[in-house]
Amino acid sequence: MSAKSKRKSTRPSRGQAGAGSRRVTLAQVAEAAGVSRSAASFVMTGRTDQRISEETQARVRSAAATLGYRPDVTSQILRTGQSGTIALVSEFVASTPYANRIIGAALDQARKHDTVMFIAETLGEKDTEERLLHNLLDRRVDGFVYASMFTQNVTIPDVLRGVPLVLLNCCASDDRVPMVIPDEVGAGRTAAQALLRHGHRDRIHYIGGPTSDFRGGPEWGGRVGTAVLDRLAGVKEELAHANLRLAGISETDNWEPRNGREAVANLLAHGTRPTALICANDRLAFGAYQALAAAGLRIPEDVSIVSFDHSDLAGWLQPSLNSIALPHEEMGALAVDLLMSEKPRTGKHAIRMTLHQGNSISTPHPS
Amino acid sequence: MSAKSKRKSTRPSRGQAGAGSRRVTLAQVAEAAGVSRSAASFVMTGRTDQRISEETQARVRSAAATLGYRPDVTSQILRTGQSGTIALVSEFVASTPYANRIIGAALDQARKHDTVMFIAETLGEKDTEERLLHNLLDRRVDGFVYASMFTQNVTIPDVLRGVPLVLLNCCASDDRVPMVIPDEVGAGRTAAQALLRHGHRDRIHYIGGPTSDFRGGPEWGGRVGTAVLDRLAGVKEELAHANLRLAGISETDNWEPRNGREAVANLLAHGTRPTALICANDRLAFGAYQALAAAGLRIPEDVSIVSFDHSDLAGWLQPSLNSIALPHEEMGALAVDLLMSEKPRTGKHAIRMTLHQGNSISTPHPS
DNA sequence: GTCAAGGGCTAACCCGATATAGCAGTCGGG
DNA sequence: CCCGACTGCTATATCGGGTTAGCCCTTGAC
Repeated sequence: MSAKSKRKSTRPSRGQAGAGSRRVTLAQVAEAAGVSRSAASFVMTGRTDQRISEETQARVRSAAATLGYRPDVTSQILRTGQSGTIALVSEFVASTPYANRIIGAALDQARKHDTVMFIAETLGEKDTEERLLHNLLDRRVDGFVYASMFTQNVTIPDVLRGVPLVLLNCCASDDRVPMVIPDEVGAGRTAAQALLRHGHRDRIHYIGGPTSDFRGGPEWGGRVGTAVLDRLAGVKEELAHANLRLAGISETDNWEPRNGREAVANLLAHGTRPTALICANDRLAFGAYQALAAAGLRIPEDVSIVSFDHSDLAGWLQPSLNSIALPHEEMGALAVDLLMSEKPRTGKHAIRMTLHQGNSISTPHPS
Repeated sequence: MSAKSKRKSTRPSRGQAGAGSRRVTLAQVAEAAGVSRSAASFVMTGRTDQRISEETQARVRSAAATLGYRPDVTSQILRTGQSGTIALVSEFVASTPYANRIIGAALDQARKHDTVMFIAETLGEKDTEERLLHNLLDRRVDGFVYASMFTQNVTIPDVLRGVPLVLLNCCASDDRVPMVIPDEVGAGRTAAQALLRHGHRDRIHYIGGPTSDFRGGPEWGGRVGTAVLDRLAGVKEELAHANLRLAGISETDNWEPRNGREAVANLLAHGTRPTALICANDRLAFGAYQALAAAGLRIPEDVSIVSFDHSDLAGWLQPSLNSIALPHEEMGALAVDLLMSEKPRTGKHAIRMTLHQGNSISTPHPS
């Protein structure tokens, strides 16, 4: 009853209890219907170029139904070279709670295309990645979604040359590959707009730099994310458009609540009193909430906050946080669609990030 | 370059660019080494019962290496009936951020067993589930981990009869199936102990009943969770052991921050002043933090809090939350181990839930 | 009555591996 | 000198389907 059986001791299981036993084969269906295997195959695959009488077709189909016939996908793959299987390969998308709604949407979309999806995690290790990719190719996977936890530039592994491929939440220099990425610049503009609309002008602070590249901590392999730069660039653009600029940028090593807390506490300790904060993600915003509460400042009356990600956290906070959604579901679904699409739709597909209303923004009350 | 090709128009791809092309076959290796396919196969599979001279073995291996031979897993499966593949099937584990660290651990463990793992999500729909299971069986999956988002009783689908199976975070009446579940009763006792140790006695409140069955909202298919009952039962047991009992239980429809907030606000509004709260999960505890802050009460000086799950949230809160971990990683890994284990280890495997220290508990200050 | 066209099917091969039976050659013993 | 045992390998069947070539039979036209 174990899933593992040493290959050595395994004889092609016959009648043995287990996942592979007691399957009805096409030959049995053919025999029951009194036709040849070929005829049965024609009927089951619905080949129209082969002439089988309606009556025979009915006999075969009924035999298949009564016997509970299900074709063995393995042998179909062997013959056709097509597995009806795709794979989603990432470093941490499935195993961490940050971007994993991607998974649900991708699985769902794959199902709509009548395809099964493998999910593999490389943990950011190049050799693990190569082993996994090889293994999947050995199983005749039809195509790959190559996904990343956070938006970044990647190098496409050599093994994937010539294989149908879509990049998800990451970019490569090769423009013939379809890529799905969030429109971070647009999101930055949206964030700035939301504050400008309420009359915030020159005391808007940004939390969550750094202005230069963001490197993930050791757990993310120390790689460089691009979302950081783009969010900030969008904010600056929109402000510049109104002849304004950020009052300041608080660079943080990481994007956890602790970092937001410390950054805001620091601002306040130095006598800086922003009217609004733009936080690079909801966790930083959470930290900002904590620091402001500790200082006796109210949100949004004293300080307005807008943030990015629209994770569950945004709805948990009080007041609820205005946050610009990272459209993970949409991205996952589109990536699979692109992979299954007949005509290649190469290049970058930027997904719009939309602002989810909360109660963390109001007009500034000059103190 | 698309992953989808209509079967009708597909001829067995030869030399065509794509995932299945240009593979080196065993026959080519055999020819290059000047031996028969059989001999090459014996060498590659390392069969010791067949006699092949060291010299020939070396020739075959070197030929395989130079040609970059990789066995076609599909045909191996067809012949051996063993796919080296398992599947983790759940309703929402992979696609929601609550229990998905299970996935990472399971994938990791599968990899250690040199096995690839399919992940499938049924969204709680019985017909979707059946389609998925059939599809996976058609691919000769060696075994299944049948997992659930939250601990509950399930009925094992008929399709899985006779197939290697492990239940993860759920229980069935059939005792011949290995089941991995968290020790919720023990966790309840641990929670109570933590408070008793600090001298809390008769003003301990529990947030997050109900005392009867917990039914998930529509998004969880309205099914009954058992964790609820067990956590509470453990708490009561431990208190009873010290001749104490809960001062009260606040039943909540759901386990979100809002529910915790309202429950605690309600308590306080009615003049009830607990010295300690036991919250059924971290999100409820978060709500409790908010309600207590709004009432000007401090944690832990005025009210101590202990909770369950030890999600990231516990570390984000200030003061950090004492929370009893739901050992998702451990559970995912053990489930895969049990599935791959040679000798069946049937029945329930309760995983200990351990308290992670925070700063949310102190000795009660009588007011 | 003969032949071509087409309808309705079957035989045989193929995908790429594993598994089993058996065949040449060598060596040692009687 | 013959036989058996052993070594080292090959030929062939097999897994479960898909695909191609071609066979037989009927029909209709000439």
